[in-house]
Amino acid sequence: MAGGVHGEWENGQFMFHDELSALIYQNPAHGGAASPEQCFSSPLARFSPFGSNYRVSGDSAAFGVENAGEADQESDMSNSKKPNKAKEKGAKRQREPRYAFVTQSEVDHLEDGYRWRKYGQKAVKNSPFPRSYYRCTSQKCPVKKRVERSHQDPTVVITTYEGKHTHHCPTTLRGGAHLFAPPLAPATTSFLAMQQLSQLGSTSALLQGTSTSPSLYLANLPPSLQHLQCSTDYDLLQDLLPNSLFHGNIQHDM
DNA sequence: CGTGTTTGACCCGCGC
DNA sequence: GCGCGGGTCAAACACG
Repeated sequence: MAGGVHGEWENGQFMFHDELSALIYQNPAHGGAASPEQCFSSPLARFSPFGSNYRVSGDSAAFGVENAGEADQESDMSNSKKPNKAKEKGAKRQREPRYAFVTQSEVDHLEDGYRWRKYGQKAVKNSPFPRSYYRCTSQKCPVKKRVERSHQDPTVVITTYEGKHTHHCPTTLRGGAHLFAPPLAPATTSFLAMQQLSQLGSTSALLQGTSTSPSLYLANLPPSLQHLQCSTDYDLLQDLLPNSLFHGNIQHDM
């Protein structure tokens, strides 16, 4: 099944079966740990958008991308569930690449700058926590996300995004989230995000990797950076990270 | 009244 | 073919 996590533990590391582009971060404002060590036993997850494996060192974090490499247009996502049965014979339902985010938070549904409408909730097998299904409320935006709580670590929320937003972050937000005020193009958003990253100082934003296999660690991000989830594609990650960061190993003091 | 949530039913893919 | 589980629909409901 298209379960949540594709991978398996191997010699103390979680080996993902699929390609991955993922951010891992925690949200102190919602009860996140003060240090990465508090977030996961070993929070440094290596992510390799171009590679085939995704590893999380340690024994508590295991999350990745699903169905990557099978990217498809959102063609039938909006009308995939018509009452009239299967459409084309043999036409498999194809999905957008999915990007999993791991957040240590007490709240399930985290603000990310977009507006979401919940359209379903299901019990998860082998987990006491249900999985919620959200859809972007913007018209013609195919993005969906699933939110579930890790049964291994109930303090951890797994948010899986599917698809790309076809619009900018809305300006009006629920719940008084800490977000950038004006409507932002993705590039601008990313730039401002990076500005905030660079201003973090004592908080940590650890970026590692090479030009061919970058790794990104984000920890202790303020709530205002939750919208980093707006940029989940590798292109946007590149956009997000200045060349100086993207092509070298830069580590903000943790 | 508009928007969002809840929830049971239904659809679909997959493994046996 | 059947059952299971994930994913979605849509009516009812809640709320500002």
